Amino acid sequence: MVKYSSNQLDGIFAALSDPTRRAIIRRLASEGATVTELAEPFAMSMPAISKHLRVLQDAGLVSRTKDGRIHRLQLEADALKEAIGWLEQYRQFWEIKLAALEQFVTKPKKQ
Amino acid sequence: MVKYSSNQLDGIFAALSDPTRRAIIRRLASEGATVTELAEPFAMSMPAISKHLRVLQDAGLVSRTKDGRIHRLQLEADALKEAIGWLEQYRQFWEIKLAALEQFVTKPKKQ
DNA sequence: TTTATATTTAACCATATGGTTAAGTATTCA
DNA sequence: TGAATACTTAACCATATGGTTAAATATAAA
Repeated sequence: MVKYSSNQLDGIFAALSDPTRRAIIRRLASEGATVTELAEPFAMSMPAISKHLRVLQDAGLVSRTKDGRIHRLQLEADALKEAIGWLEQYRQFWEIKLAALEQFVTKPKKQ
Repeated sequence: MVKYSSNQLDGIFAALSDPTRRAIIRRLASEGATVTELAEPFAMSMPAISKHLRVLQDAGLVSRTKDGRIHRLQLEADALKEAIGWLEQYRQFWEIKLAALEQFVTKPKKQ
C-alpha cells in the first residue's frame, strides 16, 4: 500500500481552491487586517468569514494575533513558498514543452 | 454582492489538493501514461483512479488521447502555469518579508 | 454595571468529495 | 463469434465543505 502521508500541501492547495479565500489572501498581501475588515467586501455572514479564516490559518497561510477583542490576521510567506515550491518542480516540464513546440514550429519533425 | 466568477483556479487548486492526484502529476511529468499504468502504484480501485483523472482533466491539468481501448494521459503545462502565475503575484510579498526579517536581524528597530 | 462591539462556536442544511462494488461499453484477441 | 482487456458509469456511502441563523464569549465603552 502506497501511503502519501497527508502533506501540508493538501491543506494549502485546498485553502487556495476557494475564491473568497484567494481574495482574502490578496487583501492581506498589502497589510494585515481585522476579521471585520476582511469580511467587509463579501456578501457573506461573519461566521462564514470566520470559517474561511480558520481554514487559511489551519493551512498555515495566515496567522492571527489577538489585541483585546480584535483579531488581526496576517499573511504567512512560508506556506505560499511551500505551494510555489511544489509547482516549481514542474517548471522544467513546461519549459521543455514550450521549447519542443517552438522547435516544431521552426522546423518540421523529419529533418 | 461581490462575485468572483468561478475561476479556473478553483478547479486547478482543488485538483492539486489531493496527494493521489499530485502523485499522478509527478508521474506524468516524465512521460504520458495509460490509466492502468497510473493506477498501478495505488491501493485503490480503478474507478477511484478514473475519478481522479477526470478531476485532473476537468481542471485542465491533464489531457487524454484514446488509442483504441487505451486512454493515454498527458500533463498539460498551461494549467500548471496558471497556478504558479497566481502564486507568483505574492513572490514580492515574501521577498519583502524576508528582507524585513534580515533587516531586523542586522540592526535593531529604532535607529 | 449594563450595553455595545468583535468575534467564535454550535447546530443545522445542501452539495461536493473520495472511496466502494457492480454493471456497462469499446476494443482486441483467439 | 466469444472471451478477455481497458476502461467508464451508476449507485451507493461516509465524511468534508461552504453556507446559514442563533447563541456564547470576551473585551471595551457608557
